[in-house]
Amino acid sequence: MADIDSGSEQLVPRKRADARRNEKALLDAAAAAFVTSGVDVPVRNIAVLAGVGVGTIYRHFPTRADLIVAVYRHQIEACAEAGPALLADSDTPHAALAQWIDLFVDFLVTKHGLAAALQSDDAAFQALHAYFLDRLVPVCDQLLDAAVAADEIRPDMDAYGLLRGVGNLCIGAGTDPLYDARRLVDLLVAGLRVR
Amino acid sequence: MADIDSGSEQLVPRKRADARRNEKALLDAAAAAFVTSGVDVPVRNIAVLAGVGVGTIYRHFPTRADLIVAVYRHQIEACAEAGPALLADSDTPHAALAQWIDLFVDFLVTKHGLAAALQSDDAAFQALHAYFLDRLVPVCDQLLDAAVAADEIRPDMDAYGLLRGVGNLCIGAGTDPLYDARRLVDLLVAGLRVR
DNA sequence: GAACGATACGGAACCACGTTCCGTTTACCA
DNA sequence: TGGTAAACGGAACGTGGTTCCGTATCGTTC
Repeated sequence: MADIDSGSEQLVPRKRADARRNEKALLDAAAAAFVTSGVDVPVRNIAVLAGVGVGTIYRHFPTRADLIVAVYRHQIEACAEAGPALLADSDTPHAALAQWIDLFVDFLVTKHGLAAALQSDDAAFQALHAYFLDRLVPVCDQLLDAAVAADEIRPDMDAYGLLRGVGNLCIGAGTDPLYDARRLVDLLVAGLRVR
Repeated sequence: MADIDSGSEQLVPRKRADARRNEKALLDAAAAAFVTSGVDVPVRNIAVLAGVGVGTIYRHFPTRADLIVAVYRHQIEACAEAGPALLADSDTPHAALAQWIDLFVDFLVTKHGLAAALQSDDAAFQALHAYFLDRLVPVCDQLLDAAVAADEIRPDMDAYGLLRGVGNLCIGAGTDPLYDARRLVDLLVAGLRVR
């Protein structure tokens, strides 16, 4: 639970005070910029907002993905941890799956441009892709397995494909009021049910 | 059916021979470049391939969307025209809808980057967006209506949302062999059914 | 508290790409 | 065959990502 290097670790040499200060400033600035301009906001804007040079951004966060992951890490962790909890609390595994996917959708649709970044094949986003998958695919897998075991859904859906599909459906959800990503995701999840 | 200005129209003054030659060269070059590098291929590459200057591209096709539409117009038209035909030939309206959506997916997944461009909110792609919607939403609407009338699907799905959803699901289908867009689209269409 | 080495900083510079603009060339017509 | 409108080419500009290195700052040691 303790973050690496946040307390008084001695194995990893402590970072300089200005470096820690700048990292914090960058995270705050990026979080704010992502809200107002989306995760595609120009690097220079974040630098100005944080009061640092662009070089400092690249030193702390070599790719845009690293910065995005750092900003949203807590929320992604929370989403991942909610999976087992929902499974324990819900009436049926399928209900838990549906609720968990709702959480995921809630997260994505409120982060302007994040869903698109998640699916981008741009090398700058590879780490983002990897982090999401590493963290969420196992959780989704667990929920799917439980629902399959309860004979609620068809057994031929993989967690990776489902998550990518849901992520894809969330693209553009924040900008186009006529596009209801949530409804489509519900339809998709409904399509999973055995009939 | 006759293209504007393709034959010997007299109302619109005939374009110069070099202009027509270059437009043809550009269409061919763009089609080839789209296949090898996706619809995001740099404008300069297309210009080199066509043996023209970049200015010539912008003169003929002011936005990238115009070029993409010009390249794929025939296929989009064919897809649109297939809708009523399928409705007439299929056993049930839902079958026709599923087959038509399959056609649409076939088209999208084979055009590297097109699905992503379709959903992009970049101004350069607005005309693309508009053309697809203008041409395909009415067709999809007709298929949906027929299926609703036959009590095969729930009545609360709009053609616009469905098409955007299907388009979204096709993003990245060409690059990631682990991602099966077709299966997800099938699931979505299955989710439409009344139960 | 001064001096020194390591660490980190800033932002100019470079590259890639979209887009514009204008001097030059070319096609068409009289 | 000359004149003119149409079209061309590509240099130039704006934007944004990324790198690099001279400079500033931190933390430690004496």
